[in-house]
Amino acid sequence: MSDAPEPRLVRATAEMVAERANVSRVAVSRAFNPGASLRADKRELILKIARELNYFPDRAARTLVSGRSHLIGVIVPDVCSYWESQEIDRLTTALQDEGFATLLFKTRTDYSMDEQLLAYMRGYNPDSVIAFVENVKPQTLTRFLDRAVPIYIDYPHPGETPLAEPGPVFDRLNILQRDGIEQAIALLQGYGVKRIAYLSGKTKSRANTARESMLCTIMAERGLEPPIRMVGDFGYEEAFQSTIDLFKVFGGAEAIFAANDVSAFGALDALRHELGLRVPEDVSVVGFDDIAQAHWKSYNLTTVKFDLEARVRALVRLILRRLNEPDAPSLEETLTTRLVVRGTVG
Amino acid sequence: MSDAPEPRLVRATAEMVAERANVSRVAVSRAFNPGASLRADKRELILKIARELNYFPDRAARTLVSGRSHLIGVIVPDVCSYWESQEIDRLTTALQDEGFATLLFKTRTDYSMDEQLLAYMRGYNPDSVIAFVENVKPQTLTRFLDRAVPIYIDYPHPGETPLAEPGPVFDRLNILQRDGIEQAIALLQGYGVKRIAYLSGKTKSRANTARESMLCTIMAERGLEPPIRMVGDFGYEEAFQSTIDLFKVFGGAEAIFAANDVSAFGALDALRHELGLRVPEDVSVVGFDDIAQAHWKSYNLTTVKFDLEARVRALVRLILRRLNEPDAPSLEETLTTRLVVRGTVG
DNA sequence: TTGTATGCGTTATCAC
DNA sequence: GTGATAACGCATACAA
Repeated sequence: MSDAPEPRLVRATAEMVAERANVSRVAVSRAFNPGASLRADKRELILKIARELNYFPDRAARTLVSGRSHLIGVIVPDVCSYWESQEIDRLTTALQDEGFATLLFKTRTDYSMDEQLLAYMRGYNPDSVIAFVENVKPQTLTRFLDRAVPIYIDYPHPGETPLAEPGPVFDRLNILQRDGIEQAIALLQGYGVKRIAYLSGKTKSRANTARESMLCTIMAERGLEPPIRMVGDFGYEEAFQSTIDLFKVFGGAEAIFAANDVSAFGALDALRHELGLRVPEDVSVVGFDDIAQAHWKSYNLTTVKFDLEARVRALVRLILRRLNEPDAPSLEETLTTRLVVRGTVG
Repeated sequence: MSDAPEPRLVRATAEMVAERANVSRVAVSRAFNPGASLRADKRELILKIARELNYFPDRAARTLVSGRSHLIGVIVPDVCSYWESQEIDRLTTALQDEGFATLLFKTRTDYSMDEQLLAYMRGYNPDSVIAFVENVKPQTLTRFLDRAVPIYIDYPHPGETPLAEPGPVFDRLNILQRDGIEQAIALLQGYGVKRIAYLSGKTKSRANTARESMLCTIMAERGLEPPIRMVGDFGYEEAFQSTIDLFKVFGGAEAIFAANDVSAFGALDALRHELGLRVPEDVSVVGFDDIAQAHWKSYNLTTVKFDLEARVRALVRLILRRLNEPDAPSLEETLTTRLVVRGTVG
């Protein structure tokens, strides 16, 4: 019986596996590359010995020679923002299943995608980069990426000129916001609501501007006055204060359409706990995103939903297609939105 | 004027920089390694040319030869769990400032830290690994890591034998839960509360068992009956249901001590919206973590706080110390907790 | 199907 | 302080 601490495992190399299996180093390499041709029994033997020796091909060496890092860069301004954390969660799982890992980078909170960060990130050789920060120009990304093609999340608005053509190639995930927003407005109209306020997100964010302009378009189409504009930044606190201002200073509204769910929560809490108003009897509230808290009993929020799983699948599809055809022209995927009706409109 | 799309940047290598600067390849390498000796003006020239050529040392090559990947593996069961997303957020920022990047891995939701994941992760050569999954044995981690030394988050309980000595070296972040829990119980007692329920987290989680046993110890010390045990899993839904059961089937309680804030929210919503009880007039509620939502008006939760910033600093300190002395014996950092008093006890 | 030779871009080791 | 040379661990082209 030995009570000496088990020694740290030495790093097994392909060479050591080859020796034990009586094959060449190259055979080991092939055993780990499903595409390579190798006799089945030989591959099996090699993999068995590899397991025994706790051998796993070194990604760094592999990256160096193949130009593929199997790293997907994900740039976010705020991981704890619930919507983003959900997306990161699902995305990481999906990528892991495909043999990739998520490499996380944080931008400063002022949403400035500084060049220092990009240069820094680039050193890791990500195979692809997804920027959740929706107001960074894809050109900026492209400048710093040599192999990788960035994925840009856009909210196209019919009539607007599409961004940045011609120019460097980048792939695109289009989110069509019309359906969900239109359904929400129709529902509000169905309950006789006329005076609607838009609780804004960060003003420079493309998600926000796209959301607002689509809202205005649809309200005009349906014969409504333009929405009252409330300042906001996608956060709870600002929404809370802004809602109080709306009712104490600016005459209130019959409904608040928030730029995201978290803002909607802030508005709800201000209405109920600070202004003594009832939701939905006195004021209706609609959110955007359908994050998990939206169905908690305290909120039970009616909200415009992105299908997260579909979104992640689309992202993964874009990544895989681009990896297969590095020189293909711009790829696109398109998703829609829809309204989830709960208890804050009525 | 040329309207041809700007060509994709070619990848600059150290060699190209060296050529332009009339120095050797090695000098370029030295220019990027602050420790290396190089004439100041020479270094400056090299860095200037590097910027012009958009050159940045390739991490893969660097990793291969230096054995340092500048990648920190972070393993989580659930990114969207709010506490964890906050920690990932802060940690990523802190690591970025030190020249590291966060490599994210997800375990399956059953908390099983399967060997497949570890082998997979190991291939990326992380310089360090932080496992937030608190019930994975550090030995398991160590088995798959050759260079990296894992960091294990523990909740030591006086009287318990410390885990896993002797054995492979791993570093440790100790969270002392006593202070915060004791303050919470004292506060409840101050309001005359006697019948207390513990809303459990995932039963196998070390965070949960440590929390529960500490709670029992302190309640016994202070002359209270052992807490009523409610099933839970750190989640909202389960807490909601469990609270209803407590009052409809098991006779209720004067206070609920939840294993984390999200459970506490579930309990609060059940009490107020399903059972028609008032908080804190009829029932008091205490949480654990102090996540951002805890001070939202709908909840305004009294909760036991971890200092997140301190925790992240401690983790980064552990990582840097270990990197400086790879063969040092086990390192430790210790943190405490305290009660944040808001509106759910009284 | 298999093995040999070569190269990926960098840092470490040694000279000078 | 500086430069030549040798690794680092693997995948690929090519020849067998």
